Amino acid sequence: MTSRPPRPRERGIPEATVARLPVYLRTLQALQDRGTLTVSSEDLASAAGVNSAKLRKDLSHLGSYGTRGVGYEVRYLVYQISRELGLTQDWAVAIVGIGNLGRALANYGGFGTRGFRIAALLDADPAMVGRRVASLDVGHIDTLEAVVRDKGVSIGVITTPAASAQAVATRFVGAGVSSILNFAPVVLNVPDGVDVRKVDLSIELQILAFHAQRRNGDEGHGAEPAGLELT
Amino acid sequence: MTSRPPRPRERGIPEATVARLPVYLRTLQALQDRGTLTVSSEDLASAAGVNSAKLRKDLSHLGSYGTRGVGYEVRYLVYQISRELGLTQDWAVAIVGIGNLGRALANYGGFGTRGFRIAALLDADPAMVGRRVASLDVGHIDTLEAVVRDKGVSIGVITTPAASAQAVATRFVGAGVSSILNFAPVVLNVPDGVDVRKVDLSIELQILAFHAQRRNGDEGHGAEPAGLELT
DNA sequence: ACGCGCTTGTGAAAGCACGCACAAAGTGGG
DNA sequence: CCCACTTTGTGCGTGCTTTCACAAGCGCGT
Repeated sequence: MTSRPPRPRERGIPEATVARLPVYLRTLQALQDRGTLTVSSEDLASAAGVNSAKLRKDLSHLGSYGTRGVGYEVRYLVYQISRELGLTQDWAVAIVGIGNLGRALANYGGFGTRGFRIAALLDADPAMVGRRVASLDVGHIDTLEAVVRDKGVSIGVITTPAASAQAVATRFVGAGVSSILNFAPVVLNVPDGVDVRKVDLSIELQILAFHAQRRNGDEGHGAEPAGLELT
Repeated sequence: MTSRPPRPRERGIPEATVARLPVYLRTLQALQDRGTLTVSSEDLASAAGVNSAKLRKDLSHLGSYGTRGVGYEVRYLVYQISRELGLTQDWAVAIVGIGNLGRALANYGGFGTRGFRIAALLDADPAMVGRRVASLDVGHIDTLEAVVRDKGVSIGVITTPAASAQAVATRFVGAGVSSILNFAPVVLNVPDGVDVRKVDLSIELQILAFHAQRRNGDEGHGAEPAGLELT
């Protein structure tokens, strides 16, 4: 166990790198499906939409898996990135809030692509509980703790209205879930050690609007309607 | 024009700040709904989940809208951030790909919260075209250019399968749309000047998995099954 | 009118992230 | 066997982000 001189992967991969690894992985899998055996950093970077130096530096954090003069072996790299991301094991996911978005996620095939398995769907609405969505019976939110325990849920997805999100997050944490993906438009308050990532459609649109406005010269509407100070 | 000593807002708000402004805005609106009139950077920062110094620096990029010793006037700040983000004008959004996710977005009320209006839904499937979703008739993808022109669409949302996303993006760009929100799991190739933001559920899960694995000591499953080298 | 307490706005320092450019290392042809 | 060519891995400079710490400013009570 301590006999490997090159020290494969350091503890401490930059966050920015971690965020790009899934993109590389997906790109590599597309290449693999097309039968490509090896790929240069230049080609992979261009397919993944990043700078080639950045890609090489990112990969160097996992160890030296390339061959100078040749490139990277696609198959091997897919394996290494998968392992680094923890996709070689199975992750049980529970979705709370089976509204439009929750149902869309439950039915979204791409979820299970690698290692993720939807283990439970929960909702607070009695009218929804018991219905069958994506081959699963919707359970009641009150069973959250039991479901987390029995199904070994380690990732919680919140697709409830904003008002209920914090309560659900707190219950998830209490039940031992320390990875949460939040689609509700609220800032979740969780203890240290719990990892929350948010996906917020409205925020993305607002960022787009900001840049669009800037591109359009910003003017439009004659720079604030002088007098509308709102004091 | 050169007579203002304090120079209100510089052209060039850091990207990191822009990404946080929507969060501040939402937090402020919640405070406003609760009847709060003024708020200190400390309180607002804590509600928004950021460091108070960061919040003050962010707001300082829009100008000096606070009062020392008191804090920020909620109502005024809401207005200033809205204006900066371009939410005082109306943005027409077109959604292409009316599958589970597209329908969920179309029905998602929070969309129209501020300035965003869903102007059109398009799909390639003849069986979907003509159906009524969220009070709109689904149009055929072939009418994209006409719809963009006639409805004044300036933001395109792509919720198609990965295979079709690039083609849709290209058509959006050709039709003059230069803000795209992409939910399909592919890297879009667009010319300079076009702003693409991506929302990728699968990537978020993978990032969560990475951190979860790291928390769990990484071990689990006895460090790679020795012999599964894949060379 | 004055001073005290509170809060903003911002220099300055530390930490990250990015991308260039190049040495090191491998391949293949002659 | 050697040389020319390709491609990786990385040292280094640059710019952006975050955080600290504090002076300047404002309101209130006396």
